[in-house]
Amino acid sequence: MTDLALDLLDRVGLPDLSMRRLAAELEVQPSALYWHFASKQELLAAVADRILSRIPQPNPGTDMATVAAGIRDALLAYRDGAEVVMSTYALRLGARRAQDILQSVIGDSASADALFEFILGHATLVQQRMYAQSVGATTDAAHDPTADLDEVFRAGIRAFATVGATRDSLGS
Amino acid sequence: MTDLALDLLDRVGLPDLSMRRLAAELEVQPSALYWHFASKQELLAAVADRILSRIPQPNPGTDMATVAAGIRDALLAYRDGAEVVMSTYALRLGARRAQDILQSVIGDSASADALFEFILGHATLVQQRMYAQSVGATTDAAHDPTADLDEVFRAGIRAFATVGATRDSLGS
DNA sequence: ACCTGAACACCGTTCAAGT
DNA sequence: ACCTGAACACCGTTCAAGT
Repeated sequence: MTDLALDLLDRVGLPDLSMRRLAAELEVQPSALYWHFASKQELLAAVADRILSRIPQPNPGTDMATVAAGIRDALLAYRDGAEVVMSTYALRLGARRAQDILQSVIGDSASADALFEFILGHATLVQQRMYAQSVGATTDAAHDPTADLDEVFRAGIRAFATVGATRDSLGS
Repeated sequence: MTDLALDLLDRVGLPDLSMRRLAAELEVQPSALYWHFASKQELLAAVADRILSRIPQPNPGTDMATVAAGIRDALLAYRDGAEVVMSTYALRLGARRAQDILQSVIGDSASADALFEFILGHATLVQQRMYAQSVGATTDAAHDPTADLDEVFRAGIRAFATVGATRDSLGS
């Protein structure tokens, strides 16, 4: 049932992922969902866990940039995935998989959290922009999004690479 | 009218800031709002601009950490302010005040954008956690939020300080 | 144990019609 | 120019009642 919810999220996006629509997909009354989940928020927390489970387990020696990209890619793998994870991360529901992995590759726990917040913010904006593009609600239609988006991500990673202690790959 | 919307946002939060409620506050029918704004999104963009206008103009010589803290404080000044700014930033509506100021203090534009995304992500999480706290929807009730929150913010700023080129204040 | 039916208190948005 | 009235197509959640 969380599988179908994740599937529906990917197809219609978070704004259209309603309890009523999910119920219709399951050919069940909306109220039936409340036997399985106490609230929509709890349902979304289960979906967030599924999304985070896609983060690859790094073998020892993997550098920070690769780990960070793995987390970002997991968030981007499903439509509006970053926003779902963000809202449940805020409520401290859901798995702490991403933070634990980041902390294992960065020493400091505050820095690991900060890096996760950057990845989360970045991925959320990327996905919201994808939606804006699809409905044509953007100011400059002449501008392509995904072009310099990755450059911004890499600039953020470059910044956090300096606190990574263990290995460095910073020129300039 | 955007003033009242900002006021209402601060009082009830984004989830309860509805067009109908705003209309009631103005003692007007909901449909009346659509003469002034084409959609709720457009109304929120106007609110976001008001929020961003609170960012202090830095005099030349102000270091990056101070500028970043000024932006964060502007986002935190009104309830759910960060989320409102985030959603309009994604749609490329609203002012680019924050990014412009950051770019003037950091050289690189990609790094400035990355830093803004970190601040936005961080501030959004902080505010969502405040709400979670207020309704008691958090997992560990024994844990105080705002304590190590600022430490995470400072860890992020420390990372970006290294790309700031102009001036540095990094020990460790 | 799991689901239905019906209700409660809401949403954003449109559009003819009024002043 | 600015607003009302009424409607359309939705929401999340609760709760007695059914099987």
